[in-house]
Amino acid sequence: MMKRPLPKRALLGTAPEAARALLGKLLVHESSEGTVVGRIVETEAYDETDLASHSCRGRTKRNQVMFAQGGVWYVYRSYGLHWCLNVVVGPEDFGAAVLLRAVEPLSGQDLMRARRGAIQDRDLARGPGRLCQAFGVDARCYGASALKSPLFLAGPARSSRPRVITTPRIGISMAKETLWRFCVADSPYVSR
DNA sequence: CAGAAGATCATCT
DNA sequence: GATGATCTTCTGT
Repeated sequence: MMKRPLPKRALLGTAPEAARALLGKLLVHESSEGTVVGRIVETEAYDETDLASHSCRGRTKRNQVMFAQGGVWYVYRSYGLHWCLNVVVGPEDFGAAVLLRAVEPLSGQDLMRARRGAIQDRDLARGPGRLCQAFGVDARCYGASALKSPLFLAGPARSSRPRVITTPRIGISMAKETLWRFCVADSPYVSR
């Protein structure tokens, strides 16, 4: 499969811009266990103006990498059990990131299944916690480059311009009508 | 220092 | 639709 590196400029805009731009792109992890590839079909935008973002109250030990310039991974543990994978976006000192919520498995399904259990392709990486399990993502990825490291983003083999659906956040941010979730329309691999 | 909440998921009814 | 697993971070005293 042909893989173009993702241009860094795709990660230097706002979180909603980056979240939309990442749909249809590839997530690749090359590890000693093998290589897995997926097409990103669902993302979520966060930044420090958003009360639901980890960066909304300044830097902490956990979120410090969110304040780096776009292009590195922010990994955190969710509910004490799952890992969640984010791409840091935007300029340095502005805490913003895009959560990768679901990918369509393209390659390495056997390895994903070995990590996830014997389940159908649709469920291998549908949801942020499952995605990390299928891709072997954990705290070791924290702060690593999202463009040049074993875990990286790439352009699709064939230019794709997926139809995108955006969902406003319910609750707090709805007042300012922030766009929140982005997914590829009609993909059976979105988390819901 | 105690307590609550949380960018989730699998399992059960 | 409800519940429990499990742990880091933040808040209040």
